[in-house]
Amino acid sequence: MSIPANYDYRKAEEKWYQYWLDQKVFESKPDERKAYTIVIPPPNVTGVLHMGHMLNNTIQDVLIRRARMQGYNACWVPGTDHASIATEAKVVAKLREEGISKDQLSREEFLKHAWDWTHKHGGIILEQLKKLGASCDWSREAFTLDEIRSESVIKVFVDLYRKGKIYRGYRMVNWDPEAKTTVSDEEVIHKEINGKLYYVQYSREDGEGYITVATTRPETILGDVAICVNPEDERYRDLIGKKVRVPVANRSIPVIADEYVDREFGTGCLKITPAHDINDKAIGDKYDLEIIDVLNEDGTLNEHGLHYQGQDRFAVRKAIARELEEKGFLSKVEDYKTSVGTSERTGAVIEPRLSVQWFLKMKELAEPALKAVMDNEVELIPEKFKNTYRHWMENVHDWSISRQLWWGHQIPAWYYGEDDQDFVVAETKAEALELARKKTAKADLSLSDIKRDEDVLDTWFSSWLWPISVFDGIRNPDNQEINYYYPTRDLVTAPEILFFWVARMIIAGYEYREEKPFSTVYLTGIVRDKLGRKMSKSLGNSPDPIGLMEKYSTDGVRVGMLLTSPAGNDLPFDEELCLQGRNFTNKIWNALRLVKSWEVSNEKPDEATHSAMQWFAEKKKETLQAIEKSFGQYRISEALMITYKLIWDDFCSWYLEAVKPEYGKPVTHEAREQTIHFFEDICVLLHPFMPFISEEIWHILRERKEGETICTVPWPEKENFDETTVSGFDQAVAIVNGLRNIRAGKNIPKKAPLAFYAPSAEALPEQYKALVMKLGNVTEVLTEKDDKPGFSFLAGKYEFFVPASGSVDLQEEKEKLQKDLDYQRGFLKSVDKKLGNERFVQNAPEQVVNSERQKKTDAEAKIKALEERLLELG
RNA sequence: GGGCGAUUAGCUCAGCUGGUUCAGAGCACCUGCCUUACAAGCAGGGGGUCACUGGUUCGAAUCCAGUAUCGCCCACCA
Repeated sequence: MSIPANYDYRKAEEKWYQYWLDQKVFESKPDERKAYTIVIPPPNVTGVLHMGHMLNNTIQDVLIRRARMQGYNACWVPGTDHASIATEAKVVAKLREEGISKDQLSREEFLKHAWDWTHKHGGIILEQLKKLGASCDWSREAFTLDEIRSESVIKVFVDLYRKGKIYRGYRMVNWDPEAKTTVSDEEVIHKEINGKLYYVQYSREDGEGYITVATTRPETILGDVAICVNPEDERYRDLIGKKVRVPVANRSIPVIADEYVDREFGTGCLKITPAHDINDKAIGDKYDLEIIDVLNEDGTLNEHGLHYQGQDRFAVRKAIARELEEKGFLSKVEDYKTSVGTSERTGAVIEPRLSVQWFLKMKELAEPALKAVMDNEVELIPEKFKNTYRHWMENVHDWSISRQLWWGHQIPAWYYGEDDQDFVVAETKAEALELARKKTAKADLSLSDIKRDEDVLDTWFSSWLWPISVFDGIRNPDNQEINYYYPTRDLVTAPEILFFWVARMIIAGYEYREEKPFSTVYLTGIVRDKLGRKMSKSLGNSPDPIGLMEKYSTDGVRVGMLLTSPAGNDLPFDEELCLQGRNFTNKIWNALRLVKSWEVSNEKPDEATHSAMQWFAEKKKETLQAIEKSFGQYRISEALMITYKLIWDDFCSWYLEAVKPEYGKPVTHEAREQTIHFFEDICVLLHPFMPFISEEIWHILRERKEGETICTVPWPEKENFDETTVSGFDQAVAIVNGLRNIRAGKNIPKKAPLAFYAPSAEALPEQYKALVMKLGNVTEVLTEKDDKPGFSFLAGKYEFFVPASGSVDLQEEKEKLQKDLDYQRGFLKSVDKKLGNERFVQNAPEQVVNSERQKKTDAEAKIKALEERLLELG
């Protein structure tokens, strides 16, 4: 059978993915087998595949494909996230392009646009995952905003509210002026920036001059309500209780004293702006100060901003500094490094802002989730993240869960009166009405008197339920699916969302299932470019994953992604890696071409072939043990590398070379059958990493029935292997390499026959004698060493000898022998030194001492042999 | 400011609870080869005071302390 010279991966990938879908290979239903479940970290519904997804989903696919072959009922659940703030921002931007402002639209109109957008762009990323070979059960696709998930979220909100875990509070929150919503503490990214420290003078009303205050945000002067000094501070003691005037605003404010103020920092005077700083708010509350909020929700100044009203806060910062300077209130300006919070989603500088929001009490909820990770009930890989996790969970803050957006799950709080405390929490409006009637004792309340809370919930408030809600385990906690598939096995995600998502899923798991959501969390690294920069759209340094797959084949890219990515380490991505992956597919393909080109005879295999077959059978078992060990530790790139070497080095370079007949000659039937078996076994081991080429080759190797697939071929069981067979082959390899070196060094052509002398029977295992002769192209193994000049080489612990034909320059050979001799003598000396050390002999374990003694004997024997050789050569 | 982790070949990383002259892998690099599966390949080769300084020990890449550099997480100093 003739095989095309090149592997047509495009065709194969399309063909096999469709085949797998047709055969429903990835679909899972509860049965008597054990479940192995992975839920996908749902990508943003309108997102596109990036390199991070490639890495993360390749790893999940490797794990789930292997599990499927191991006989588990493997189920990988796909889905998408509505990504409240990100998607809403995209829709707003798109509408703006069309000249529509969000403010002009009603909630219903806006949501219609958002759903249109979702239907148009949603699911692109899932199609891309199919191209990657992801073996998800597509019949289970879930969306965080679909009916089941939405009802689950509402149910959980109501439940937590009734348990007293959710409350409504007037608090300082992080305000994103661009998205015009609050965001949680975790969504604020602190960045160090070069700012300025402005020294502003406030004039004393008693006419005694000025008091100077340092601030980084002069625009907030307009919201100042007091100046605060440390009560112990001599410099300002006489000022306490006096009044000063706020520059520009020209208001009168008091000077108060509190220990919070650091005397060493700035001038030792702190201006108090309770509306715009959390510490100032605390002090304001303590002394019952007024609150002056100077900002609008979009970050411009409001009526308290006086003549700056309507201008953006940063423009005002500059303008007000100028005005202060002109009026002589600015004593100096210093460069100052400060840290500002920015929005994770929009990048806008976060403004602390007072507002009414919904919060979830976290402290108690976090306890079982903390314990689970500390006890390794949920295992984090790599383990170092346990520390970070603990630190966060021990200092967890209440979770601000309301967002001033429309795209998301609307909060099920219903207002029935004028006061904003007149509300009830209920799953439906009808239920709310009933509750409100009871609460108010007003039987005439009607549906039209009830208004739902405008806000939606934080996106993570739906994704934290994901491992449960994908199986409808919130609405129907006792259904067959959730009982069968939960808890899931592995969660593969990025460390960046350890708190956003992973920690909260663990919390939800214990709260709603009284059980962990998954056993293992595999944290991937960040995909970076060669310069170490994070790959991002804005930098334009991210290759297009689809383009890469077109260029290097999907299997090639998967291998490229996996080759250098131990868990938790960043992955410096380089296309070279994909090239290595593609070269590997080519290597395998060519091995297939060789095997399929063989003609068959009915003779018995020769001895070399026979021993190679015996060896490879054992080698495979040995390698499988190593692969299992690596998988057991989730060292996936290591498992791949071991497989890679088994195929390239052991199978192609040694096994096939040993079995390969001379050109034009047939191979024996038995050898061909055995080789095909080996090849099939290799395909099985390779399949989790390279699903497409392994399936393609597996089908070419033998006729398969319709419906058969490598996806469900049983993964081999671990077996003991015969160590003598393996170590004997290693010795044979050492001899062949020694012979090849001599050929290369002495310019003896590869095809020229060669004889060599083996010093003893152990030096050349009988089993492999024929194999060494074949691969070394040896005509004769001498048993008698003649005294003709020649060359020696070392294989294992034995010295071999190749007689030279004709006259040769022995100088080089002598030098080499001398070098060997020096080395052995040095080695002996170090061993002697150790053995001569009484404390070593006394303290070291006997085993170690004995091995040193053995080394001494070996070294002495080698030295003797080398000395003899040198003597012979004169 | 607090915490965590890292530092081994040009690059990415292995090296478990100290013990072979222990320093290893893949890629990259260099030198030969267009040898009838594969130049996307084959055969060979070079390359590291294991960040630095001390300590513990018969023995340290490995354990301890300190220093330096880098990274990550947390944090309300104007």
